[in-house]
Amino acid sequence: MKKLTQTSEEKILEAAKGVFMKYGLNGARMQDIADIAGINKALLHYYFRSKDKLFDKIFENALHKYFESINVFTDSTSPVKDQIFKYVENSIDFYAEYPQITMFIIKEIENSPDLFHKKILAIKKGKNINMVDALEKAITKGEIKKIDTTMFFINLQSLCSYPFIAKPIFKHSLKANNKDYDKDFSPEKLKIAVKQLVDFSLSKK
Amino acid sequence: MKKLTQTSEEKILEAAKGVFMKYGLNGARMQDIADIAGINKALLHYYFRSKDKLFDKIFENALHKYFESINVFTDSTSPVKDQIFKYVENSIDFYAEYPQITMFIIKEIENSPDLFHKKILAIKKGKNINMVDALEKAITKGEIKKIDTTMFFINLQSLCSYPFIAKPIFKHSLKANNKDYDKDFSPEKLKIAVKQLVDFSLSKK
DNA sequence: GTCTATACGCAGATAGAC
DNA sequence: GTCTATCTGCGTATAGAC
Repeated sequence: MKKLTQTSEEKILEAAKGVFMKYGLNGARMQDIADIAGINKALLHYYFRSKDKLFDKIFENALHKYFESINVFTDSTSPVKDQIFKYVENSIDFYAEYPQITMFIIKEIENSPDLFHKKILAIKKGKNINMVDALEKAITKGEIKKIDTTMFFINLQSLCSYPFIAKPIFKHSLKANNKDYDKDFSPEKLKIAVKQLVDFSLSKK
Repeated sequence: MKKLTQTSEEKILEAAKGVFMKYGLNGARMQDIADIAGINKALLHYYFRSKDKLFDKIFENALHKYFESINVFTDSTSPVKDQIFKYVENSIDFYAEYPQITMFIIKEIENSPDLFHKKILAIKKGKNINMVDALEKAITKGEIKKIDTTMFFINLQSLCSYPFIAKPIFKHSLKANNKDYDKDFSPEKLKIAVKQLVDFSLSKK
């Protein structure tokens, strides 16, 4: 899948993605990115002008992918539970590739909530129908149990996102039980477990 | 509850806790801590020598509190489900006070896993019995459903910890539905929701 | 103990040769 | 486009007066 000859720009983007994902905006070092890309520090600035601009590029790419993957509430004919299942699968796949994206977003929102809001709008272009709306419609129709949609949304997000963020913690604390995170945990197992909880939460008795 | 006259050292610790919790180790600025504490930057170094040392103090205090609060698997006579309920309540209370602790721990582990491991051992002093062990014992006794204990542990942790980490995200995305995180979410509501999921996950059929 | 002034180093950014 | 050398600013840390 990976091209044999990458341009410097591509090498930088790939390296930057890795370093930013690992250390965050503040923790990342331009020197590290340059080293991994196998080019000079000055070249980073030649292509992207500043650290912030480079970060933005990575970030925007990731957000595009993300909103693409969770845009699953469009078909109003299929059962909402199936749509949620799809949402679970897609977002877990996404988080497996971008484990740090959540932390990025949090930092971005804290730095400048208005700017972030604008970015999101530009990416979504109004095409996304969101989960809470879809759930409330389904409740009105009597399709699912009458639940607290906000709480459901928060819990679902927690289940899908946190295991990737907190991998180091889990690795560490599972070791005390002679368990191995990489062996005992997999995105596929997580999908099954989460879908089971979703099913319990939405199904009418 | 707060003392009327705090020593400079106490003022620094309180300010540092806030700033570190908000910005993390890298993002935090000694100047900010000094400003909030209402003292001079040089005093920080007078009392704590370096930024890292100051951070360690805050961190260790928090970890002590944490392990104290989740040390609930000691009484082997009470049902494990009740112990888990207690665990849920205590850790949610803790995360409400230290929303950033999880990110701290992740960074610490990544920086130096061995050092972190030593710190933890010193704090726990072996007195903690952990959740996974307690669960597996309960399964053997036939007290609860036969579950994947690792997955259960990860999911429970996700549900309790993530809502506090991701507060900015939830605030932002709930606004699209004219919902207000601070109104719709509360630690108490979370406790109830999580305990319900625990009950479902552990109860035999 | 607390301050002001200053040293020092690191990391981001630029100049300029090739 | 790519490099080496250099500048600059910021943030931690120290010296030294009071």
